[in-house]
Amino acid sequence: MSGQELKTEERILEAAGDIFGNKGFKDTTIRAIAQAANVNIAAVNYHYRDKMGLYGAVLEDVFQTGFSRFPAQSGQDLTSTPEQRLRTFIQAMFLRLQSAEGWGGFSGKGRLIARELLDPSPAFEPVIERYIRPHKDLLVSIIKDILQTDPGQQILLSCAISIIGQCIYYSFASKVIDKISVENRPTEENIERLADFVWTFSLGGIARIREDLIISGEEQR
Amino acid sequence: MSGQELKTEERILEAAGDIFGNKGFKDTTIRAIAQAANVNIAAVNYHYRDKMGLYGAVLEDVFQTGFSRFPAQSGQDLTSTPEQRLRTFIQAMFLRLQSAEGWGGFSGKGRLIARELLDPSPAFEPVIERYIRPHKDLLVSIIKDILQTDPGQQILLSCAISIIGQCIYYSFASKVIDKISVENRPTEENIERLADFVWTFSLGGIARIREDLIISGEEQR
DNA sequence: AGAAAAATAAAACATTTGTTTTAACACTTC
DNA sequence: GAAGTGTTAAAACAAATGTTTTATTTTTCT
Repeated sequence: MSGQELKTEERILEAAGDIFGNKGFKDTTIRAIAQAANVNIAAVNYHYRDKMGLYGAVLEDVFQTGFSRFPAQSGQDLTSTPEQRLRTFIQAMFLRLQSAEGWGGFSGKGRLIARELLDPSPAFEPVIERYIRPHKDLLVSIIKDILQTDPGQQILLSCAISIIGQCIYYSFASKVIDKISVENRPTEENIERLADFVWTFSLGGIARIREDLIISGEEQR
Repeated sequence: MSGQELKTEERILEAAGDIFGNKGFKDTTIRAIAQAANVNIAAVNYHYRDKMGLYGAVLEDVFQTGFSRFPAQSGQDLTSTPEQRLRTFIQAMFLRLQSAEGWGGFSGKGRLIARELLDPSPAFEPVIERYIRPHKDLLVSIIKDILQTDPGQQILLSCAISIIGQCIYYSFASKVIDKISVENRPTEENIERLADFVWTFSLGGIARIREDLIISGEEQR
C-alpha cells in the first residue's frame, strides 16, 4: 500500500465526493479525481467499473453518512411538541447540508443533492426511495401535528416544499448569496441562527395557513 | 434565407436557451443546438464567436425578456398595501419562472437561473447587477414596509431569502417534486394557486418574525 | 449588373476524456 | 517459497466535441 491513511478505494470515494459536488458530473474528470486522490487513473475504473458507477457509490455514501450523522428526529421526539420536532428537523437539515462534519457547506458534497434535484440521475432513484421520501413523510407528519388537522396531501406537501425550499436554497445559491450578503452566508457559526430563523418563519407560515383553513372552513357552512 | 420564420441568429438563440436550460452548459453540444435550430455548426461560432459567447447572449436575452414580460411590480403599486405588492412580486416570480410565455417551466429556460445560482458563470455577473440585485432590493423594501420597522439588513435578507427560496425551489426541484407529488407540479393551471400559497405562507412567516422582534425588543428594556 | 460583404456549408483539426490493455508489483494462501 | 489472486501503473485507444479553415452561396450596395 502506498503509505496513505485510507486505502485507494476510499481515497477515490472521498475525493470524488468533493469534486462531483463542486463541479457536477459532467464537469468532473476522472483524471482530476485520480490526481486529488493520489491514485492512478485506471484505479477508478478498476474499483468502480466506470464513472457512473463511482458516482452512484458517492451518492449512496454521502446520503448514508449525512443522514446517520444528523438524523431528522432525535430520540426523545415522541415526548416533545410538534413545534420542537420541526426545530430538530430543520436544524438537522442545515447541519447536514452545511457543516464541515456533514456535507461541507460551501465547497463540498452538500451541492450534490442540489445537483440531483435539478438533474436527477438514474443513481438518484434508489436514494429518493431510501432517504428523501421517508424524510418528506416525517416532515409532513410533523406539519400535520402542528396544524392539528388534516388539510389533505396537497396543502401538506405545499408546506413541506416551502420549508425544504428555504433550507436547500442556502446551499443551492450559496455562491450568489455570498456575493450579495456575507452576513447570511451559511458558515459554521451562522448555521444555528439561520436554522432558527427558518424555523420561526415556517411556524408563522404554517400558522397563517391554518387560519386560512379555518376561515374557508367556516365560510363553507 | 432558408425559408424559416426567424433568421439564423435568432433561431440559434432560441434553441440554445432551451437546451442550455435543460442540460446545462457543459452537457450542451454545439451540434445539438445547430440541429435544433436547423443551422450549420459553424454558424454558431460565426454569430457568437464561441460557445461561451452564445451562452452569455442567451443569459442576457432570457433575463431581459423575462423581467420585461413579468415585472416584479405593477403600475399602481404605489397606492397598494405592501402585502399586495408582495403578492404581485411572488406571482410575477412564478409566472416568470414557470409559464410558457415566460421561461417555460418544466422543459425550458427557467432552469437556467437555477444553474447559475448553483454555478455562477462569468456571464452571470452583469446579470446579477442589472436584474438580481434590484430585484432583491425591491423585495427587501416590501418586507420592510410589511414589518413597519427596520430590523437591519441581516433579518431583512433572511426574510427575502426565505421567500425567494420557496419560489425558486419549485423550478429547481421540479423533476423530483413531480416524482413525489403530481398535484404540486407547477403547471400552467397550478401556478396561481402555488404562488398564492407561498404568498400566504410568507405573510405568516414575516408576521411571526415581527412578533419575535417586538418581544426581544421589550425584553431589552 | 457587378463587385464587395455577409452568411452558410462541409470538412478537417486539435484537444479532451472515459475506457481498455498490458505489464509490473504486492499480497495471500497453501 | 511458489502459485495464484488482487492491485497499481503507464500507455494506447476511440469517441466526442469546440473550433477553424476553405469553399460556396446569398445578400447588399453602388
